Amino acid sequence: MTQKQEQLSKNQQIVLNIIEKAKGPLKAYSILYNVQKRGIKAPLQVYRALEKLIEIGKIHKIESKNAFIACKNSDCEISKATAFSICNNCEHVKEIKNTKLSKYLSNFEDNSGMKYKKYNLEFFGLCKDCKLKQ
Amino acid sequence: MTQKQEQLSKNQQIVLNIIEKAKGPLKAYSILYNVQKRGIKAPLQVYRALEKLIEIGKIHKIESKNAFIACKNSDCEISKATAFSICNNCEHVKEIKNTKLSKYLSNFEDNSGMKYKKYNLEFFGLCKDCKLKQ
DNA sequence: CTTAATTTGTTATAATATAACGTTTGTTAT
DNA sequence: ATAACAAACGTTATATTATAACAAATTAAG
Repeated sequence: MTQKQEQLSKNQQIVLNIIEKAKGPLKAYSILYNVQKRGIKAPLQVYRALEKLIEIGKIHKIESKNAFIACKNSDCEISKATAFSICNNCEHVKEIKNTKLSKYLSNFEDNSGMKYKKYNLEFFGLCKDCKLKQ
Repeated sequence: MTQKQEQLSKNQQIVLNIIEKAKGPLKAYSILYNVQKRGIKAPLQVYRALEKLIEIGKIHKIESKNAFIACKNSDCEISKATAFSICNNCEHVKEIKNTKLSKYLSNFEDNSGMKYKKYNLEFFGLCKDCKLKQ
């Protein structure tokens, strides 16, 4: 009766819970402050959990923000193909789920003949709400 | 006889020179060490120059590496549309110049109806040389 | 069980980036 | 040319993000 399902360790689960509950991307030290009541005391404990969670595709890093967001997209298997929409005004971040886009990018080859195994795309603009408020 | 051409300040020019001479992306503090002989002493002087150079499109930031590279692509006007190919092994970074790709992404709209003003795309894989050496 | 691998806890420190302040330089309009 | 304004500078201090190193505890597999 071995549990073959991806089994998270204690710290990994704590960190994932925080990130999944959050409305937007969280920064590492903000995660740290949020989990101190649950026994995690040091940055490294958070960073190690983050590293693992990224590796198994449960979360993504928003590189332009140094922040971490839960994966909502079954298409980006193990974080190999990620795309985000980021509002420059309210900082809202949404993972883009678009089959055409992901196919296009996954199959992209440039003239160097290099075949890519992974990509990360970040779009910036104004979200609907912020556009209206302008 | 006014000089209407984009005129860089002293520090901006020093930093740009270093970045343009480099074979790959440079990190801010590595730039700092390289320009200390030219009178720039503090991180902030480098970061301010970097900020300006990014703003006017002379350089780009490789977000996944926190490093800065000279723009070689007249298509990415003022850094609004950037794409890079990054080798996971030798860390070689190349700006991708591909009209189809940039058109595709510049015109991309997802179902949120949000129209994007800017994007940054980073591809990862093995470059030709590193693929051969495997 | 025991061996190996992973995860943890902890301290210290490295690497990246910005705040705040006052001064200097450059530009524009008179 | 000079006043007024904006941009860039220099400097110190500090904030933020991330990793090194090492020993102990836990978990998975044979």
